[in-house]
Amino acid sequence: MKKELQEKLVGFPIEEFRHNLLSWYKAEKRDLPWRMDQDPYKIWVSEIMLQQTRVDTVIPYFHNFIEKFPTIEALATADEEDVLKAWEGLGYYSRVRNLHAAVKEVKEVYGGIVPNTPEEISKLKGVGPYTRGAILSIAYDIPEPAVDGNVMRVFSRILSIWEDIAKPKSRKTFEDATYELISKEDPSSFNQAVMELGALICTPTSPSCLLCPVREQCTAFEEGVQAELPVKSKKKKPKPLQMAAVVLYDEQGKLYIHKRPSSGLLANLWEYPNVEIDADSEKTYREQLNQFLLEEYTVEADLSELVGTVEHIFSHLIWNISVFVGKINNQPNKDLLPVTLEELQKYAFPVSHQKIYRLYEAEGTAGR
DNA sequence: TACTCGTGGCT
DNA sequence: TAGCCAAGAGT
Repeated sequence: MKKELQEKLVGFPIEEFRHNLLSWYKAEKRDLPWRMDQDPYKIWVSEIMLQQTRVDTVIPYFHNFIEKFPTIEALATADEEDVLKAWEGLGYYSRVRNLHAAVKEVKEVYGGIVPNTPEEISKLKGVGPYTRGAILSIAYDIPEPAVDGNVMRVFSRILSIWEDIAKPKSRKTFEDATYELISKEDPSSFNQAVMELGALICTPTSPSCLLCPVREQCTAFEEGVQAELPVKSKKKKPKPLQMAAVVLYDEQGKLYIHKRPSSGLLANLWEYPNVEIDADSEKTYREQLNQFLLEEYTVEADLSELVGTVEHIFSHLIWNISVFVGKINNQPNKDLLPVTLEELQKYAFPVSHQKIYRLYEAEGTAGR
């Protein structure tokens, strides 16, 4: 442990902090669906869904996912297409691909029981230091730190830690702090209580210090610097990218969709044919799209005029998509799958391509 | 380490 | 409104 942290912990009222925090948590904790029991599988699923994702967003996905895949066995034997569909719209899709693979491993290697040692659980795909600690503490009552953004924010204020929480190496400081402060009697409630406090009281902007159960133990509040903490360096702006996409249809009213590669952005999701536009080219967007369709899919199509644009903002990218529709005149190659509108419902699309479909729908009702 | 990897809500 | 933010992990 770093010397600065050790010094901060000397004389810190640990017992009062724990007691006040846990009493508050027991009285005020939210009634969340993954808090109904201590099923390690359900806690695992919830922790993966909650990564970089708000509680209110996760709740309906969690209900649906557990209904469709109630057990390790059910998820392990499910089709990847169905699993991805249950994640559609949640984002960070590698989470569910890794979860699916890890659940299969738990079934095969651990007899369907989620392992309860740091070493074994860390080997599972998609389980990093936070999720490891969360499962061990919440499902198995083992006093391990589960350091997420909430924990770093809360402890940076409680202990006046001025390290940049955006830097990966500062995580260790907060893990060290947690080892010292965590309740050995109820590590599950302790870890959840710190996160709950971060979500409800010790919020990023304008924390509700007057309602805080550990205000008396908070060194940042004592010094009036709670608004200056945590220190967090800024991330860079997303880079804009010009795209063109087309919803292709044929005489039978089938649509033509493409499965994205198994790695990278939106891996394994389906999409409407699209290409990055060269803004410096002499060719129009429509001409560039036509050329791409021919070269990539051997498609000859009558493209419409522009039917609309879709903007979609990722963490690191902005897609500006010009959308066309097109009647297909020949048989495309195997990289393009013809589907009926009913079949379309089985495939998972990123939100950006759901928006593209809506433009096609609107265009259809308008004229075609 | 720094970058990739989604989405929607909030200020 | 433009940025910021949310129970992070993989590479």
